[in-house]
Amino acid sequence: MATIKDVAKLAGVALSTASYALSGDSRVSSKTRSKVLEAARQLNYRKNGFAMDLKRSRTNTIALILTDLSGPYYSELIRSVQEVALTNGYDLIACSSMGGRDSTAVKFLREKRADGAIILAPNIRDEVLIETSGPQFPIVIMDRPLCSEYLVNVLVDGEQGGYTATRYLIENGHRQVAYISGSADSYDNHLRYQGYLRALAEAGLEEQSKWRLSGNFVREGGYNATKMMIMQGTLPSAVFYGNDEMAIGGLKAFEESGISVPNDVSVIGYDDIQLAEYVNPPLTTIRQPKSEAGSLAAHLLFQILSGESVKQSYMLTTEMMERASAGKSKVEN
Amino acid sequence: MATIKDVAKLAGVALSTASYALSGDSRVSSKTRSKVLEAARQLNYRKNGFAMDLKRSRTNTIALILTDLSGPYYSELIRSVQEVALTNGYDLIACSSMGGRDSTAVKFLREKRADGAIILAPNIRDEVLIETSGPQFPIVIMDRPLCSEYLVNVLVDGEQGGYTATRYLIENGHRQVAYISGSADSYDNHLRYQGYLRALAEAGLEEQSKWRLSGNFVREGGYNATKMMIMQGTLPSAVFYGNDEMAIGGLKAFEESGISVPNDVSVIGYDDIQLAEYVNPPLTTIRQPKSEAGSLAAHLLFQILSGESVKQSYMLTTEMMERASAGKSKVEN
DNA sequence: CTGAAAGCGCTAACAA
DNA sequence: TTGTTAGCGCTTTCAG
Repeated sequence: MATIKDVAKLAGVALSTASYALSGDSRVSSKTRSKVLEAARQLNYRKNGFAMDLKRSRTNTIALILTDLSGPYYSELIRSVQEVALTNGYDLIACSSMGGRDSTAVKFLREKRADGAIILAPNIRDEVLIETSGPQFPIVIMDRPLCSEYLVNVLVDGEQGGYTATRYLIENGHRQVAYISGSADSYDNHLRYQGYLRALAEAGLEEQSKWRLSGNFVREGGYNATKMMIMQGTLPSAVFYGNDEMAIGGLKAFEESGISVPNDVSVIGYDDIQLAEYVNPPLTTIRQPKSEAGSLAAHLLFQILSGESVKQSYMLTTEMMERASAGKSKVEN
Repeated sequence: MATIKDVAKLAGVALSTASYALSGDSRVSSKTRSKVLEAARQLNYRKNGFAMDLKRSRTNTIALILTDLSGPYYSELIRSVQEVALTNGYDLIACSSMGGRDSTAVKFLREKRADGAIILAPNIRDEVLIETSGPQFPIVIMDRPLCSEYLVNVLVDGEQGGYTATRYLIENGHRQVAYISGSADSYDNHLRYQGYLRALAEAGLEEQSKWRLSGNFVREGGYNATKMMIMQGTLPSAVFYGNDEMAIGGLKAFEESGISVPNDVSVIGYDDIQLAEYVNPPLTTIRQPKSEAGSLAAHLLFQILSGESVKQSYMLTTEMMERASAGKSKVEN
């Protein structure tokens, strides 16, 4: 691999001149510049990214840390982050936090292989985040509330969302509302569940343990939990699934058992994934402002990077998407 | 940020000793080692990744280049690549090729910020791939056939898949088979279409231009193309969609128009995305061996990296997933 | 076992 | 405008 030294030699100029010419500095004469460029072309010279990073101690890259590179992605969110990064002339790379303490993600953070990071990976420990963040390495956290000097929070109000969903069901006359929960250790799940409880309490309803099943946030889990509920004999009049994936699994289980949604039971999901409007019946759900959140997160990062000061925490709210899977309760109350 | 120099000074040893101790070299006494480790702890020392990369000119990372970080992902494929990378003790990072010649991906390739790459990004030009690949930087290409010394191909036989799908329809009595194509410049689309044509020709059927519409590989496109077909007045007896996304859009269009699938028209997709079995009716489709392909690609990369020689090109075959969206033709032939 | 010293390839202050 | 030079932080000979 040719180095800048070779280029300088071939072009017959000094190392620094070659460097300047190559990076388009205006103080080299255009004649010299073209000589250098030509030499570079001849040698098929490519600058070594690491040497540059080392020297400048800036990478012009931000990292997006995800639990699992293979999704299920918050694709809208990622898209908006990507757009903002591109607009600001930064590169965006994604890495996974799978693999525990030796994960690529943790290494990335510790070794500061980017100028900042956006975190969407609940399995990265708080301490790692607090330790690695700093004035030269701001971090935006989107998956938990966590405050520290160089950490900024961008969250979506899940408690509010859970409340809204449950409230909607109650207002439609449902008094038996099941909750199919996501992973027990998930902060998001916790929030949605709290919202559910609040709506229940407000309506003077009691939570029934038989109507709280776990689906682990996956389709299969929602399917199994629903099957189990069906086998139990009595059905609630409505079920609030902790996310759309589970709700879709639930829809399938109901269909297989000849139970009509929303005639026999109302279903509401959470997330408004793309798929939600395509399933049968189209899924009523809670939409999270994903693009807004992603774009806000990225903007914040760049603001911090450019020395502006920002609020420590931002909370966005959800929106109800009324479709066909939830209707009025048929039972007398 | 503390450097290894500071650590050495605090521990009262030479720079190199600190380096050895930190990287677990066996020639430092355990007493010295713990002294160094303690100093590092006190200073909250983190090694600088770039300096290491620069010195060793190896990153222990492979790059996965995707058209768009926000998917639609080949998540199974990515998952298997991820697993193999992890097993081999390598890090995997993903980056997007959005942004043309200045995309993060192209920069990554040119500046060799990884030890090798897997490409799933048709918008990266052949020349870039050929230029950047080399003995120290093998590339596995999964989105087009492209051969060169340090390029390896892992492809799925799309022509065969297109042929199989169409053939299946024809064997079920359909003689009017429409093809909803993906992006015109997509190599995958081209292949599937060729397979479609071959099956048609073999059955003595002619392609009809009114039954070849474009849906650009997206759901919305499939929906629109189908609407257009419906508006045309006469319907084909079956339609082969270039991918599942478009097929799902098509299903929605048929449903909205009160056209029953598969009673009035048979539908077949391509890809077998997760969603395929959840839509209504469950989608008959062509499954690509994504996990196998991903895992093969990653293995190949590591084999090349460790100096073994491999074949230049691998071709995997598809599999038919019979579900409910395609049935026997109702019309007399 | 330890320490001094030579770079990896590049940028940027400084000098000419 | 161009050239000289001093590192960025680390690994790794090579002598002690």
